[in-house]
Amino acid sequence: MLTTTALRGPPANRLLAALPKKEYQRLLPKLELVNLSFGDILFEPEDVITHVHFPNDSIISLLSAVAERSTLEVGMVGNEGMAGISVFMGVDVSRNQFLVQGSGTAVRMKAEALGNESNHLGSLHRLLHRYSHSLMTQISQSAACNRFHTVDARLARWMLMTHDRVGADEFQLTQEFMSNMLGVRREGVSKAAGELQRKKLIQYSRGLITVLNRKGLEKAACNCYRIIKDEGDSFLGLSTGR
Amino acid sequence: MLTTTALRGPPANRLLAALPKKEYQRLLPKLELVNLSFGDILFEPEDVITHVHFPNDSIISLLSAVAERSTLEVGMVGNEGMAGISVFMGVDVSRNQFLVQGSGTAVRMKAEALGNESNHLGSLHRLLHRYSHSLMTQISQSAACNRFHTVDARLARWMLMTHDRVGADEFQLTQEFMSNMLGVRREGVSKAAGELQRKKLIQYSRGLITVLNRKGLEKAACNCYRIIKDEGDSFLGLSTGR
DNA sequence: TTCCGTCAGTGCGTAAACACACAAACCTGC
DNA sequence: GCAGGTTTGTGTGTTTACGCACTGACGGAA
Repeated sequence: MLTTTALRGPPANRLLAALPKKEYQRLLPKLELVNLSFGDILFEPEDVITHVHFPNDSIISLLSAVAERSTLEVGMVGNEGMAGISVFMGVDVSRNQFLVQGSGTAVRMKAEALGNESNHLGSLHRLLHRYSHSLMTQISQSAACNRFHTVDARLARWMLMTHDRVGADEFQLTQEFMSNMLGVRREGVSKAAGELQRKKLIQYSRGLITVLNRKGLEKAACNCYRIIKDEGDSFLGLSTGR
Repeated sequence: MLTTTALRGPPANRLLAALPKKEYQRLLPKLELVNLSFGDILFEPEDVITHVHFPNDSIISLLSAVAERSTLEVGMVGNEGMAGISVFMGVDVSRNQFLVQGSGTAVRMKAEALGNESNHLGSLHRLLHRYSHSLMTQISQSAACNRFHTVDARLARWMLMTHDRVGADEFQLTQEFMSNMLGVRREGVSKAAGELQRKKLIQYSRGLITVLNRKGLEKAACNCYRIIKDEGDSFLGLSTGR
């Protein structure tokens, strides 16, 4: 850790530099210069995020993992940004791995300090913050899912997500349409959907899909479904959260 | 469009329902019930988002497109959320296509009305909103990129993003490491990196990479690089934006 | 009833990336 | 300069999904 005196002068982090001078002066006492070394893991998924980091010349990668060996970078943070935006969103538990991809310095700030900045906000504002975080998690998770999982599993996941939202066992969707959602060919959906039908999990004809066996469908889907679902429920306070 | 009187009673949208009664009452005059039909496109990329939508039993898909024929759903919004979170983040231009994936009703609100909610915020808060949006765009774009583009193009994109952040032409990164970032095998990186070296765009040995031809590298990368880069720059007001 | 457009199933060749195995090149420390 | 670990290149066979072409099945409109 370096001395705080090194923070005099204009900030190297461009996000901090974009603040009005007064605002930056106000933050200064809360900031602390640190060295980050290649390979350092700042936080693992499910860790409590104790500090947010504003990289100077260091780089922090945000990784999503769907299995032991399968990791994917979903975001890269350099001097243009801040690692730990979820704290700002009111969620201090990490969903990603924070990996130092480039050695260098960064300015860090206690998570509480940033949290306090949002104390005076109204309910709508706070709720939208939580929702933003939930949506960002959904996007990250499906990014990894689309990268690593088969069309079959992804189709099952997608149908479950749709099923949750329509609130009925029947819904109108062609294979052509689903192929655009999953980013695969129509023929690929035909094959995957045929398989789900063969297993009696769903039944469909000319764009009308009926969910026959919800539990079975959940088994056919990757557990990305559950991760996304839990996130979406917990932000509304419907589940115990984590 | 339906009459506003239909809005009496508790909101069907769970996000709105999670608000304290008083807060919801305050918003009520700004809300308007609308019917959404399957296939409706609420906004295209680059459109100005005029309204945010809180689905009741309708579903709105957020799509990212990397080419005419290649679309990918990056987010699904049902009664648990709101479509148009970027407005809340202070960006009223859409980066995605908003497609109605399930017919039904939704409550909508003028974008300005939501924007006004954030008028009193401090600089740091506003800036972090903008950054959140930028990061979300980065995640969405790389999700689509990872789905559709070859390892070669993605490796070039990733190296450019790293190059931008280290501020030097040399950086230390093994193929093993990069394979974890891109979510591919180490051998795949070996092949792709070998190709870039053959073209004299980069030069590397035992983890030390040197960028030889930045322009050429940009050509080898998919234009996802430019999209992400522009987004990251514009939120800091460094570019003219769009 | 017939026609036509939409929706779904299938087969064949190709391409990209995977898994595994192994070898070569290189670096560090003894 | 030798040993052992790390980094990189390459080869073979397999898997997954793509691209294209075509057929069949169904349903609403004339």
